[in-house]
Amino acid sequence: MDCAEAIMIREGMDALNMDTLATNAGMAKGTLYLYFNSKEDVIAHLTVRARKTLMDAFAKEIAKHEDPLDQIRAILWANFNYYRTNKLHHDLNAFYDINKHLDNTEALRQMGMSFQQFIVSVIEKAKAQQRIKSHINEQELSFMMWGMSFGMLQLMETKSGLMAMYIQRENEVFYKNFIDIFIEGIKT
Amino acid sequence: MDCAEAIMIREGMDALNMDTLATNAGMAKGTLYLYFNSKEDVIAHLTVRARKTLMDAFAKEIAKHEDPLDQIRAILWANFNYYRTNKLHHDLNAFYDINKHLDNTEALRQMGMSFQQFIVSVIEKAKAQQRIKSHINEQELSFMMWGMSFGMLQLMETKSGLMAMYIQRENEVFYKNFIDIFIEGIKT
Amino acid sequence: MDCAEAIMIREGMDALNMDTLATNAGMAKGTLYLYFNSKEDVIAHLTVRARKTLMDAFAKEIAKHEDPLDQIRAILWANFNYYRTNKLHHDLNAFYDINKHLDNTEALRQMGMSFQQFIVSVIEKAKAQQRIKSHINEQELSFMMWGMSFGMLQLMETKSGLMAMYIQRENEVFYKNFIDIFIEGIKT
Amino acid sequence: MDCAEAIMIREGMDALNMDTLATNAGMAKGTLYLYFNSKEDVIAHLTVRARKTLMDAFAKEIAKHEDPLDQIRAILWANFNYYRTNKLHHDLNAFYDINKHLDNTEALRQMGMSFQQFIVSVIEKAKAQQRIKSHINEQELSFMMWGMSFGMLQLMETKSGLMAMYIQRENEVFYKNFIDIFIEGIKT
DNA sequence: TATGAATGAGGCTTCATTCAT
DNA sequence: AATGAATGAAGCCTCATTCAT
Repeated sequence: MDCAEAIMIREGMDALNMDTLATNAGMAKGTLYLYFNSKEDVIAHLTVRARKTLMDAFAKEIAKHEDPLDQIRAILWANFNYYRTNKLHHDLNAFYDINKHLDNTEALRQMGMSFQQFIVSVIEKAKAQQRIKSHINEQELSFMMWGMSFGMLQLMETKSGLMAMYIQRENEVFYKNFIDIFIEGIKT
Repeated sequence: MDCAEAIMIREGMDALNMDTLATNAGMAKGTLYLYFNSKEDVIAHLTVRARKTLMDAFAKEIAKHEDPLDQIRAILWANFNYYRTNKLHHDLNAFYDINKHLDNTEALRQMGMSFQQFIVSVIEKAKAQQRIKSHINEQELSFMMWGMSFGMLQLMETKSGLMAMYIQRENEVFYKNFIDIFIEGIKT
Repeated sequence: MDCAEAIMIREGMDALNMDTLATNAGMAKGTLYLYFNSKEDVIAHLTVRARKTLMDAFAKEIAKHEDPLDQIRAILWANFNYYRTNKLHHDLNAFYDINKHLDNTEALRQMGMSFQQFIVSVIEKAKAQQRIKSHINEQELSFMMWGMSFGMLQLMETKSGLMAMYIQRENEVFYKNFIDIFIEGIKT
Repeated sequence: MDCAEAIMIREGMDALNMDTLATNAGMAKGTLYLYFNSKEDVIAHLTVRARKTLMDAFAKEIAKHEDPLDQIRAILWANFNYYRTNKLHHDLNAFYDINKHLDNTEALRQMGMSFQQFIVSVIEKAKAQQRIKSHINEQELSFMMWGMSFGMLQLMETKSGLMAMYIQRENEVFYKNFIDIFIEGIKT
């Protein structure tokens, strides 16, 4: 799996093929199939790992703050920083599901649920402390954070050229402004 | 191009291949290459068309409203409705750029700029009428709308299963709540 | 035909295709087939023309000299210079026949015979004046000149890289030495 | 490779294609690509083999003679005989480099250099024994032998029809006369 | 005489997966 | 538990030639 990641980071997500992987992993192609059922399976495992790493990053960032609004900010920033330092992982998280032919493995589903519960717990605390509007549903907000944030990162990745024509600021400032608007939108 | 779209809608974006396309279009494979330089070229044309359609939808929705904040809402709703009725177009708009090996053709760049200018003009009006916070940069906000909205739609598409476990409401309500939060975040 | 030549010179012998040719010639592809039966036919015509040009060059060079040995030298030099200034023509002359699937048209056969007779006449004069060994057959020698010379030029073209590793002199000097050895071999 | 040669011999150099090759070799098309990177690669390997065979032929012929001039004759004859019995190999040796789009692989370069050194060593001996003119450069002469000889063989191949109209003798006699003239030109 | 859209066979290459050893 | 040779379907693209107008 480390090899698979290395290849993807080095040459792009699509560059991964079983030949290269076997060669780089120092094993025969057939051996690969003893550990993974298919190429899809490799990517699924990679994705699970990427999500774990992301969740760890979330947890670590949240622990640094007491205020639940700050924790929400921290989650969004964690997503940004994670994207910055682990573009591949971000891509795996963002695009894995897009490929419709990839089955959602049980492990992935589990991870998804953990994520959800994790973020929801933060939001619940914020609601309990009346820091965010009471009518907001915490499950929904959790998904929204996920969606918006990934959307923003994806935008920065795919439209960077176009954006550069209009916006001189750093991506970091741009993302900060997004967070501000979001927080402004939910806070009491 | 209609055939290409039909195939993509029927069998998924990746199912498009030149053989099938030719067969479905009732022409020889070689003939295809009289009109398109490559498969990439087909997709690029499809994408341009999808963007045009989307922009028309924007314009139509906006025309229905006078208040600039309502117009901003309308743009976000237009995106949602467009996604609902033209999932393929939405995918083309959202994912075309992701494939790094696809060159951004001049036509596509032009369309991107038109979009940007179009939405910016709406935001400018909102700012001029002091409906949104004065410190918000209109170029940035335009991109944010784009990014957030696509992120939300993508979320609904890829995480629909997971979301259904937690949220009973319709996607439409969910999206409405997203818009509300966004508007809340930017309005004066 | 001028167009065909231009394309070949610009982009190499193999780059010629009927599409490009038609476009460059400012006519429709179908029209091309009114004047030429096939692509082969185009090349055959081109080759005939190339041979004519070469023979003219021979005649011009020979006319500058009185001594038949000098005239033989002149023919060999004409071949060299022709190659230098009309590499495409040289290639056409040298390689046309190689492609087994190209029929030898009557026109081409005629040209070949003219060549032969032309050079033989020079050799006959040399023999008559006892400048070359009496046992040499003039028909044979004519063919030999043709073969050797083309072989040398081909060598210079295809092995230039390898030759440069061993020989510092100019191609011109190299070719001169070849001529000297040849003349040395035939003269009385 | 034997299959590839067989096809080329049977149907001409250009008839080789990967489909036919695979079928004839009794393997799947994909399997071919385990052993060769591309069609080009197949031809390159074939060419290397052809050169090896030719060099062996040279060595064998030379060994039969003591006198360096006889050895030079022997090399030229070896080339002739090789052409007679291995027309395909000869073509590969002669024409491989002509296809400009074929990269000169390292192996081919090595073979080219071996050839050169091999023949040069014979010429050096001839010079040392003062059997050929002292002013002749051995590197140059080696290339000349190569060029002339291939030119002559090519002539016999492509102009056989035309030659038959003028020369009644056997190709063998014709080639012998060429050798005589060449030797006459270089010997002391 | 001219057009040019349409053809379709032909050709190269990739790669996930299998299976006998 | 490991190997790695073999597979073959799948995919993209080219281009000489034809033919209805």
